Amino acid sequence: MKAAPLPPALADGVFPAGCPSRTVLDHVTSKWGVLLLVALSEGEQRWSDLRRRAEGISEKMLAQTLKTLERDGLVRRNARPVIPPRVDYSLTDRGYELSALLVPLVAWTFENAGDIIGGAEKAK
Amino acid sequence: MKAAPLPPALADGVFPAGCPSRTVLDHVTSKWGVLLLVALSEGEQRWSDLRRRAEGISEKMLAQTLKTLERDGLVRRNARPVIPPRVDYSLTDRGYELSALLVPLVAWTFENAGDIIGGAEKAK
DNA sequence: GAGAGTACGCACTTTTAAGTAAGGTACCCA
DNA sequence: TGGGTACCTTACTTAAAAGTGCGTACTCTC
Repeated sequence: MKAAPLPPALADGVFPAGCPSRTVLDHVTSKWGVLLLVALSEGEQRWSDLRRRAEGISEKMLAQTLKTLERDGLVRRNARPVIPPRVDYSLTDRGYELSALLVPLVAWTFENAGDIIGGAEKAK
Repeated sequence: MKAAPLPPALADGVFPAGCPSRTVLDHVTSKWGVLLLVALSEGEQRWSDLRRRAEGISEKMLAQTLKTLERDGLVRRNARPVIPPRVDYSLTDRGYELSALLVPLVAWTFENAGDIIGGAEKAK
């Protein structure tokens, strides 16, 4: 079995240390970051929806993660001046690009997690 | 722009809390996990190669991360009884599957990181 | 014979992410 | 008057991730 193709940017196979991509990768692959991005891939959703879908998230982490993703230009926040408050979150174009890559990853994880954790399976 | 397709497993849009996939996702999306898996997607490599390629990793984290990935059946360890010691690491079949999903993600991050971090760009 | 390379394990400390708990607003309903 | 809802913020604490430094056993080079 041979190698998957690496992009030209890292063709030398070295992942530079100071590089901004490290930061972005940390934001994106954070515990709740992945889940929220994938959840939002289905379309605009409000605070309380996200809270339900990312089961177990605290309000603090929800706010914090959303804020980070918004700063990174991946998530758009739309607060409407109505009572009771209503805030809709959605992905930006860039966020959609990202989520398209994250969804298969999360799906794969879902499908293989049982084997991986429970499994006394051989690595052949 | 409409939603990316979500797999049947999470069609309800809820990511259950106790689920083993959370654990696997944490392993895989850990700071060094991603980098090592992508590095190994190019084929078998030894300890010192990986140390070089995942720039900035400490020996402790290299050992620890590799051990976790090995336990998860994603990485295969091949220690040869020679002097000086030589240990080769490679991906299992399952690991290859995963890396095929991670490579585009990392590539995307590389290409967009500059805009995201440096950028005063609008989220349109 | 002094020093460097190889692939670690172990103990300790620091840093960071995440969790917990509480409060705040501005309304609406009973 | 007193909840209840929706969307947060702040302060404090804990748990997990990551970093630091040292030791090992052997061998090959200078």
